[in-house]
Amino acid sequence: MSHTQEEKIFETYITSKNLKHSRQREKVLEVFLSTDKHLTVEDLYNLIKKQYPTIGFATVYRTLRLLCECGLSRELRFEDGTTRYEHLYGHQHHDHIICTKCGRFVEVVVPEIEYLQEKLFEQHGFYPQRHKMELYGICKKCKK
Amino acid sequence: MSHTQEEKIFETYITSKNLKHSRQREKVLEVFLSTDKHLTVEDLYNLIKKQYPTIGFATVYRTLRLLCECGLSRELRFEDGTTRYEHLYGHQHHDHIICTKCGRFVEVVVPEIEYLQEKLFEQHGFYPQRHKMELYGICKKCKK
DNA sequence: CTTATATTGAAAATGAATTTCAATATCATA
DNA sequence: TATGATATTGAAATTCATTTTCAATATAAG
Repeated sequence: MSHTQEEKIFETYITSKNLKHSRQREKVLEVFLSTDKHLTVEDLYNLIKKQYPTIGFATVYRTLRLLCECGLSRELRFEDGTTRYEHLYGHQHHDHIICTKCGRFVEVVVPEIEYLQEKLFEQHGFYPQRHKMELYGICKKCKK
Repeated sequence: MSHTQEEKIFETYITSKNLKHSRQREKVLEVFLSTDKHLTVEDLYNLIKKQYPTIGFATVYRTLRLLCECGLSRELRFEDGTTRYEHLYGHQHHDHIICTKCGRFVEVVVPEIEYLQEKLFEQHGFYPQRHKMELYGICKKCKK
């Protein structure tokens, strides 16, 4: 799968901020996009190292921050305290059902809930920005 | 306001685990219940210090863990990375609308959403445990 | 090619949370 | 109420994720 769209978005963001293109940033984006899991920084760092052994931890952190800023990534803080990243481009907004035993997750969207959330914002006089919904339970496999 | 109910729950939990009652634990619970804000451990530590200057940081952490275990407190991990605690006893389950500017929050319950969440668990074959919904926006005051 | 400036990786620093440890408090029971 | 087993305490040390610092290097514009 090619990621030219995402690369373009990143590139544009970099340029708009008077930052510079670099081989490392390119690689971080490439590897980040190549998986569909929710990665911790360490997960991503280890994956990138296989292809780019000299990459530094700090660079991965710094690049992920940029990816969040330009809307290609979202930071997720889970109940267990871990922070994970998922890519956003081409994904519509969604929430998560997460297995508390094995960590498996499903992405879900329920327009009805989205609508009720909008109404809630309105009722309480809030200008809506974003929201988060996480359902924790035990998945079919782990229940057995 | 007296907190005899909560004290009883805590006491019962302590005893059931073969732990011991202590002046410090009593104080942590008392001060924790005396506010309705979402407190960080540091907030709570500073409040308790006024009444019990020798209290240790670790004791507050340890006691908060116990309070979560026995269901009197809930740990909330917010988007900005802070971890806060709210008391649960006498509060029904609820979600939050949070102002991203001033931090003000409103507790909300929408039975319709709760119902849809239950259905989601079911549809995906999950045994439901708990869930979290946080709506982030800008409140009326901050919008002006 | 030159120059100004951003980026890099390593190491140090930070900050929240947890653990260690010796002194002390609690509590069951003798 | 005295004893002794065991849990708790506060301070300090430790851990772990994340951020910052810094000197060397890479980038990109002129």
